[in-house]
Amino acid sequence: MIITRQADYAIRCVLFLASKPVGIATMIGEIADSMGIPKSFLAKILQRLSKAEIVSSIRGVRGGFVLKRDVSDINLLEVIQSIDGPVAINRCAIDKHICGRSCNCSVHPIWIKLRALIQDYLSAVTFDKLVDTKGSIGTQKISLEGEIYGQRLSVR
Amino acid sequence: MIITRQADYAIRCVLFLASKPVGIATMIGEIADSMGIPKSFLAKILQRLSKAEIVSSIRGVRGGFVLKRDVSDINLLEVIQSIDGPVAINRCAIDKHICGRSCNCSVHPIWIKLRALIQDYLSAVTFDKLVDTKGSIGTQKISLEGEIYGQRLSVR
DNA sequence: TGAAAGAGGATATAATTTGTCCTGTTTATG
DNA sequence: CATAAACAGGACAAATTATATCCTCTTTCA
Repeated sequence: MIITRQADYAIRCVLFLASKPVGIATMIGEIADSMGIPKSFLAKILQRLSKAEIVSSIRGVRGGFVLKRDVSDINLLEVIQSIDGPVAINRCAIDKHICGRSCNCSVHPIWIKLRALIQDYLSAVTFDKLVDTKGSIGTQKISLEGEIYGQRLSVR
Repeated sequence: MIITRQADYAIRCVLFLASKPVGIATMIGEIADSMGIPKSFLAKILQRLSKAEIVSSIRGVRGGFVLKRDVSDINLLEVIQSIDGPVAINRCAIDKHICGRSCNCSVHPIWIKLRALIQDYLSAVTFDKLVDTKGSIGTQKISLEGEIYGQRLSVR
């Protein structure tokens, strides 16, 4: 599982904030209630999004969260990585030293390439491609995105 | 993490059996010792590989395991899936019902496509491309394989 | 018939993920 | 300036998953 539930929450959270008027801070409670995420769990997630400079936090009375950047400048990969750390296929794709056999393991290059493949795909999906498509799965916008890698990659 | 340690063991195990002369059964103990895998854990893994018809088991005295098919007819995806079940990016990519929001979730198609991408990549890697490359990471054979998806996917 | 070898269920251990709680800090506002 | 609202962050608890072990059963060769 590449994407944990935490990362999934984070993505929905960014999506939710993206739907709010610019400049208006939204409180944790409101996001949590709307998206069905445990409030104190979401607080942790927002802390990480904040450290990754994806959202800005406003403390004190009338505080909350806002997106720190334009939706077109936030992509799925960074949101996921801000929560889960490096996206990985397996341990040795991140750190060679974990697997002592890496240096003479013929499978290792496969993991490296697959990882790059996934990262490229996810980093190409910016949030402007995700907002405003409610109820319309498989819009041209998204389909186009999928075609980066050609027809073979269509959904089976 | 797409690939668990179990699946990693399974891959090495297939690789090990591929290096053995055809028709000679290898005992669990020998594989386990050679590859540094706990013996009784490996037994479970081999059971699954056997159910997936990737290896054949021979019971009784002088029993053991042999590959059931030619290495060119075994690919990474099926070995991984025989152990870990369906390769997944997240839960909703496997089962829509897990995530109630799927039907109006704009991210869902992304997971579906990424999953297909990964499956296509892994199923294209057959074991004939993995054997006989010891100590030569990045042979032309493997590099070629990676180029299915073009230059952008080179290792970063 | 006995020993070698895999089959498979039950159970234990460890790691990770998910979630909660509590105290501290910041800040608008009366 | 006091207070209440809101986030920050550490510690901890619960649940889930992954890893590993053990024991008994069945198969099969010699």
